[in-house]
Amino acid sequence: MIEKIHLSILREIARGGSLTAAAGSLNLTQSALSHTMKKLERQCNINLWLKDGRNIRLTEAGSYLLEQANRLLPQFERIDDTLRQFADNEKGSLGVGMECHPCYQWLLKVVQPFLAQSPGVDIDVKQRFQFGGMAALFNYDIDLLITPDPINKESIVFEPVFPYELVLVVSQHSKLNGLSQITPAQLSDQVLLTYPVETARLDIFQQFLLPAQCMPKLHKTLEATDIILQMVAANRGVAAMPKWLALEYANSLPIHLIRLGNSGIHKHIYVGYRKQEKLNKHIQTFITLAKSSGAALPAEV
Amino acid sequence: MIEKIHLSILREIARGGSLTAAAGSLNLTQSALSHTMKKLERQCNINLWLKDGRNIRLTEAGSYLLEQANRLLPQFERIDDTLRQFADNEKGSLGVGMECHPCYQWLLKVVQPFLAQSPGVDIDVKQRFQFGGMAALFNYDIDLLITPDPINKESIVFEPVFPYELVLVVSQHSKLNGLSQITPAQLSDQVLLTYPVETARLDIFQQFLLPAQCMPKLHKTLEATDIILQMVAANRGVAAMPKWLALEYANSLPIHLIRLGNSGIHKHIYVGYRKQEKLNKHIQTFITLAKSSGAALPAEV
DNA sequence: TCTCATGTATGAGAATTATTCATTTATAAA
DNA sequence: TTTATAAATGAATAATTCTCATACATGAGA
Repeated sequence: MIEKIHLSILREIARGGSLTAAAGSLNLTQSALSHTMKKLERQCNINLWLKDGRNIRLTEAGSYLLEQANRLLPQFERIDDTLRQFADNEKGSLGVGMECHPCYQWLLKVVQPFLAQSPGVDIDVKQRFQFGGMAALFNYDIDLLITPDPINKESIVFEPVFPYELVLVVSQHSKLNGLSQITPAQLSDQVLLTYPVETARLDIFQQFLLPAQCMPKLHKTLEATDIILQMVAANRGVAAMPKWLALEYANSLPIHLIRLGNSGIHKHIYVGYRKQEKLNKHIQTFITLAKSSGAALPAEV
Repeated sequence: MIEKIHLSILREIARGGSLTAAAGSLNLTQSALSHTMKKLERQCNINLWLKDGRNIRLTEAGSYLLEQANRLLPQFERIDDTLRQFADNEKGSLGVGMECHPCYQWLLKVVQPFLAQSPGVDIDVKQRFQFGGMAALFNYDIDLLITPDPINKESIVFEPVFPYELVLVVSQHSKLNGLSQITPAQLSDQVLLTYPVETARLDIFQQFLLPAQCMPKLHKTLEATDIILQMVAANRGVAAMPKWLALEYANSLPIHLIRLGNSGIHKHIYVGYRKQEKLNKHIQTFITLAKSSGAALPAEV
């Protein structure tokens, strides 16, 4: 069976013109190469070269093998290089899972500096999970889970990345415009716009409406943050979202932000990862960037 | 440095799901594989897999290497196959050189059965040589030389392949039509058509005209046999060529064949090859086919 | 929670393979 | 011829790979 060494020897013979020269560049003796190749010739029952005077003339089989050597050996060399990159932690990929709809825009602010800082590392973002984000993390479908709702589990670590306040966004043409805070009952005649996830995962329901046993007049769901805010601006409904996110649009759209209840709903974004990967350089880099990203977000109008 | 064995082990792990299974299919022990891979991991300072319970979970570097294994190993297997074909003499190529213009049509009759008999062997025909056919044979530009004029040389063997008679071809409208033989002097008022090679290599000159110190009225050269014979048929000149070749056209063109001199000019086609390749199966196959091809040629009108 | 079964890691010694050294053979050049 | 250069080869040695025995880790089942 052909081995890498056979290809290497053949390539060096072609480069140097003789076995002796090849032996020099491979740091072996002429004898070693001769033995190695003769053994192959015996095993395969072929001649790779004929002696033409004191030179070597490749046979057809030999020329064929040389071609293959020139094709395959560079590939091995590339593999060695790439492996070195893995060793230096310059190479890799990070699967990021998102269980937090509005966080997408924030994620972009983290991904950008990450990619700049780690040129060899690719980031892949997943937003849909058959069995939920935790399962995806567990099954190695993703390496990081971004969520506002961490679940306490032995083998998964969650780190809070930044705090935010959930606020109500209304149109400046709404009768609610100008309010500084709001009660659940005041939403009873409003159309509530949310992302299309189960109510159980919407804090506006869990922490605000349901405890007060209130419901909005209508509940509509929309995929895109931009569209939700366009709808709000057009006074077609109200929406609850992170304050920092609403603030990003506050200058360009006629919207007004209102605190939910007396003291507001305060949450954290968490990043979760498998405990055993605590030392993974890419994961820690990501988390560091994520934490510092909070400072870059708009704080007030 | 990555070796083939590392790729093989990784591929078998992926196939069998465990080191132990891989060891089985590679006819080695689990211990051997573990040692081999650990050594690579130490050399490269990478982890290729992590133990996940009692299973193996490839790291990114490991997955990368597995991809490469699935890509490269089949190529090695193809090389092994091809080498086996070379060993079985099923694979190769034969460079055939031609120093005999009219032989081209005969060559086709040999090449066809050869290609059918040796499906893995390619034939390449060359007709122009910078330093002559012998030099080409010597320099391994070709493996076989087909010529009517063998040169006695130590390292080249020539074998006669079939005998032929050189005849004069004239138009049925020529005043020479009907003659059964001809003298050199009778060509003095004729236009002689030949292939464009030096007169020294034209037997009609060397063996017929020059010994009698005669010359044709005019000497014109043409590349193609078909055109020469069309010209002859139109009574625009006469030509000397192998009798068997002229006979191939005798039914379709108004031509007449005349013996040169009393007893005719008798020649042989020779096939030459390098002495050291006496045992080359393809060369011997070719020569056998060449010899038997003589029988298939037209003998008389 | 304690076996039992299964799978990987590892050290030491055995087995195998690769490499070198010393020669031989062949050939081109001086 | 002689000399120099290059490949092939046999025997001895060096290096490596592989196996054996065993430790370690984990999941399943009593």
